[in-house]
Amino acid sequence: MYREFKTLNLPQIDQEILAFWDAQKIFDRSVEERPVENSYVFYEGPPSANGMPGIHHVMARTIKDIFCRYHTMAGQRVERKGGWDTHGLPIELSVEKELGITRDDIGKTISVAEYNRLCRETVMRYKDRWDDITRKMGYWVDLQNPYITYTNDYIETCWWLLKQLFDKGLLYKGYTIQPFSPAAGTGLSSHELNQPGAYRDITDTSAVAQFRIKGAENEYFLAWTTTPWTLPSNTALAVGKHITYVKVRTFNRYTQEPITVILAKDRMGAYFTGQTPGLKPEEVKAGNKPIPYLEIVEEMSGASLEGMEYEQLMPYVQPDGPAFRVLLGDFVSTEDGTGIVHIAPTFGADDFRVAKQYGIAALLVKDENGHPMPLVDRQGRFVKDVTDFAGRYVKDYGQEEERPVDVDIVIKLKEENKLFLSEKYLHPYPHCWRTEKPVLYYPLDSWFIRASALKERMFELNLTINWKPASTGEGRFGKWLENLQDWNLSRSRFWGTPLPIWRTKDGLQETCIGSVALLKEAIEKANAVLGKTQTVPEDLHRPFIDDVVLVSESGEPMYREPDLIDVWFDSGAMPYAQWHYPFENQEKFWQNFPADFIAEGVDQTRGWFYTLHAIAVMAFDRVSFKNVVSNGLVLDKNGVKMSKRLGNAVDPFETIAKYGADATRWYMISNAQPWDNLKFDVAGIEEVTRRFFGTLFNTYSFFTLYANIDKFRYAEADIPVEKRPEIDRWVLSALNSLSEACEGSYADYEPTEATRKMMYFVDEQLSNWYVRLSRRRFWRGEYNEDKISAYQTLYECLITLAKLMAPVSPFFADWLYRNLNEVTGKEPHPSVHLALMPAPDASHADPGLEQRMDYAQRIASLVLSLRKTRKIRVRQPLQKIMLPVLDTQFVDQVNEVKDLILAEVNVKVIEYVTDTSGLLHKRVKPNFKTLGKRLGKHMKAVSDLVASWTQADIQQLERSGKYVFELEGESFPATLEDFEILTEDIPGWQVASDNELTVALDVTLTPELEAEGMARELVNRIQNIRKTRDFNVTDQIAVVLENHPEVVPAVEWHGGYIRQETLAASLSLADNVPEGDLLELPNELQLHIQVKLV
RNA sequence: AGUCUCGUAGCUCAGCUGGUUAGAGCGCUACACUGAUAAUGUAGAGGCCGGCGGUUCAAGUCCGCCCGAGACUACCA
Repeated sequence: MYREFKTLNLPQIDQEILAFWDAQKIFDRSVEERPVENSYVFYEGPPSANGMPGIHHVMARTIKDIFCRYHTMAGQRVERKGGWDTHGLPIELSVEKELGITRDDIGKTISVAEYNRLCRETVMRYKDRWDDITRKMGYWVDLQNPYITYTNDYIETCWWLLKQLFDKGLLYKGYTIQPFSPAAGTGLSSHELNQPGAYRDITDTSAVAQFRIKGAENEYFLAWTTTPWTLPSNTALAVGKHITYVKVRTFNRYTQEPITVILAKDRMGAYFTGQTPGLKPEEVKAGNKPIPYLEIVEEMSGASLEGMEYEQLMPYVQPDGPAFRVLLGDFVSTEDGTGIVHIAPTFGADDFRVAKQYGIAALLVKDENGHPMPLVDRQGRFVKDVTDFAGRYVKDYGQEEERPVDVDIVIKLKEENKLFLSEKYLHPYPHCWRTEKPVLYYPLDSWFIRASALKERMFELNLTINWKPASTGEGRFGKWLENLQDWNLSRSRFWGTPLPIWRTKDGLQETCIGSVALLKEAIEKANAVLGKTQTVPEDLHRPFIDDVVLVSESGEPMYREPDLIDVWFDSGAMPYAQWHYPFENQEKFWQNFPADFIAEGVDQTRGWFYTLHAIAVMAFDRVSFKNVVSNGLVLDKNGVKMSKRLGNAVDPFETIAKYGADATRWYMISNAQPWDNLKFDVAGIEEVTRRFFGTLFNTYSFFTLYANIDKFRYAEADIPVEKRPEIDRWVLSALNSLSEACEGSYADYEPTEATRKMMYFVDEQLSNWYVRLSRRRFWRGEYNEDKISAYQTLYECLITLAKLMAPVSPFFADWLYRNLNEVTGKEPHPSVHLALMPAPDASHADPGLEQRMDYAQRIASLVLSLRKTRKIRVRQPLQKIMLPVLDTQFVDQVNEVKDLILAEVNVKVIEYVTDTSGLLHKRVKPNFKTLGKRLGKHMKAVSDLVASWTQADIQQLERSGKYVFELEGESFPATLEDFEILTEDIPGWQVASDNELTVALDVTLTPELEAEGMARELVNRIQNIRKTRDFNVTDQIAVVLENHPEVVPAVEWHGGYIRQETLAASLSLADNVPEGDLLELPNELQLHIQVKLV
């Protein structure tokens, strides 16, 4: 017996199947039963178990799961080693938050060892929840042997990779400008800067300063800044190569002194009103915003300004090298400011870069230890060398002062005739999310990977990667690679992979340690030379690794560079480190490199996708993945990003518990392409449940209801397809087309297409056509070949669907598969996930059949529509329909499906109309596609002409099969191909049409037809009674019907039919039916009827 | 600010290389069906295809600009 169920309960199916998978170790088997030689490599991007899983994780993991399952079913071995991302700032921050400490406390109120111990504990905090969601959503990944980034083995591989890069000269220490929070005394990561609310609008005092040109009288460059406090650190000005500059004579608005200034021509309008010959100094006032000018003296290109020198604006500190020159910078624009950019290499990333490129010095002083430092200290205060402002904070850090230092700087410039203009300026400025104080961009020492050296190669290799969607690979990722900057590896943090570089105090000698063995060797050497007793720490993390002192070639002690490496390096190292390559598993590694497939959110484009790619290219000159799917975000149903703060985050546990994993997965995949953002709405899950799973479940229930009665166990040999009825062959053909299409979609990483095709098949083809038309074959008559054919056919549809849908909805698919296979034992596999995808069977494909069934569906639909408009119920038989013949095969095609159509629409005969004598009213349209190319601009005239043709013209065209357009002296011959001729109407008939198909319905009712209609009504009513009385499908009955002239012909002529349909042993008419039910029949006829079991 | 995606019916989405009545499902309304029935069928209402301009005989589709949403990147002075 097939299992029968009253209602569909997806969550219960989840439970049942999960228990089955566990008990039978189906996941393990699905891997082990596939040959090692034919493997499909998948890399799991490690999540951090430090946060709770969200619904977006279900999305991302569904995509991963689909293709892994698909390739398993395609016969490949798909190992999926899980992993955990365990290092990094978010973990540190959550520990700090819980302890109520800041970074400064670490090493003071809490030891680094203790702090890291807490990080290690915290990092797996939600592991249970993750394991739980992984299981419940049906994501198959190996969580028994995951890689964990904090283990010594993992760190060792990272070290080995760093050593590879180090040996290739790709690691260097540099000085860069990074976000820095003076209030918190720490550098900030871009992650922190991107916290919500980090950028806030603040009002700054902006200044346009005058930089006096060397060797000229009263000539100045104008440069704008929103940070006047950086002006004492100015050492250069940048102009745009292709920008046009002008030299303008005017007066200083504050001092009224005559000046000549240089600025971008495009920016004139922002500062000047118009030329005023004979302008007097007193006409230029401080209150004027744009001011008049005397004349434009000269025009020049930015390129011609390159190399010009100017006098230092605020000479507190002298540069140690060339400075105060004009440079070319590609970042210079004329959107605001003056088109000349003030460069302070210590406080701007662009500034730093362009200054370095030109060999321009930065302004630095020595700190108490003799180390160079910028003119602002780490607390955000001017150093003593900036005498006028020494000790003043450069931004608002809560200090009490009369005026911000920016204002005092502006005043000083004004007094010295160095200020052209000062204004308040409102702009977004980043703030430290913890202290809420402004961030400074500050020079810090960092280690870098010279990624830019390999960017062409990375770009080239990227072209070989199949990106889904392609635009992310070409656009976002490609562009990123084109403009690649060096990778800042350093993190001044505690919980992470330590940088394995040791240096002498003077920094002249350094070594990179690429393995624990090398470390041991180096330690032994150092112990010998330095007389120490160090050993390799048991834990490679800080602080233990910091204690290790090595020795240089020349015998000097070397100390570890205190930085950690960027956690993204950890994740990018995962292909190697998950196997502890090259220290172990060499063969395993090479079998699993590169990945065939990875998938993550599109936000990982410059995260994990990049680090994987970069490390593989730099260390191996290879790609690390061949196919990548980057999915979009999961938004709430209003398109708003989900967040805890807004309370619109969807709890995946609740969702899955309520709707089941399959409906959730199916909804997410079918609703939108994975790379489009998904507006997550549970109403969509309900719809999928009803429309797809519900329909399929109903189909299964229908099958089991009758298969159990008939004891169909698929024991009979397959009935050859060519011996099966038309409708069976049709659905098998459609099923075969579906298999092919789904396989193509899966292979092409297009899961949405696959699901939509399956939905169409289940709803439109299987349920609403095949089953609807075949119903009687299941419940009527003998267990004969036709019936067996129906069972075999429906069975094949169901089991094939189970396979096709298995990657997306693994639970329901397995449930369906097992319910079927349990009885028939046709398949050797206990689970659908161990089965192979159905091989497309060309012998099932029959395009001609699919076309004529399409005709049948559309003709039936048209007839039903006609009945509807004439209010003639379907039970009332009608005599005939007429079909205008479309082409030579049309009659043959329709005849093949004639019986289906007639049965479906309850009509006796089909007549074909082929004459062109005028019975049919036709319409003609030009074929724009074929004619447009030839006619070009005449197309419109032709369109008008054709529209004006009469029926006679159309007949003429049909008879001759050609037409010649004469247009402006040119002849354009056209054939029938160049026209679309449609039957529009058959005068005197009820006509409906759908594209090329036209149907006419004869609505004449004869007494015979009416009697037959009445007979069917009676059958229907009696069936209802049977049903309400809960009679068995096989119970015989006796029927007595109240006599009435309207029912007499029905009973007389069709009594046998009525009895047969209703299993009535007797049917009689009586003038009085005392204990009967009251029947409501057409024409408001009410009669009594008595139905009894016999 | 830059780069990239997206914008089609009330909602979620199709619309292939440009071709002339712009589609589906859901929702809504009405009717029908009642041996799959908390299903199903038929019909109806509902669209300046985000806006403007361009290319073309022809634009939802190609190009440019703008507006709106989102992501990523970013101290543009």
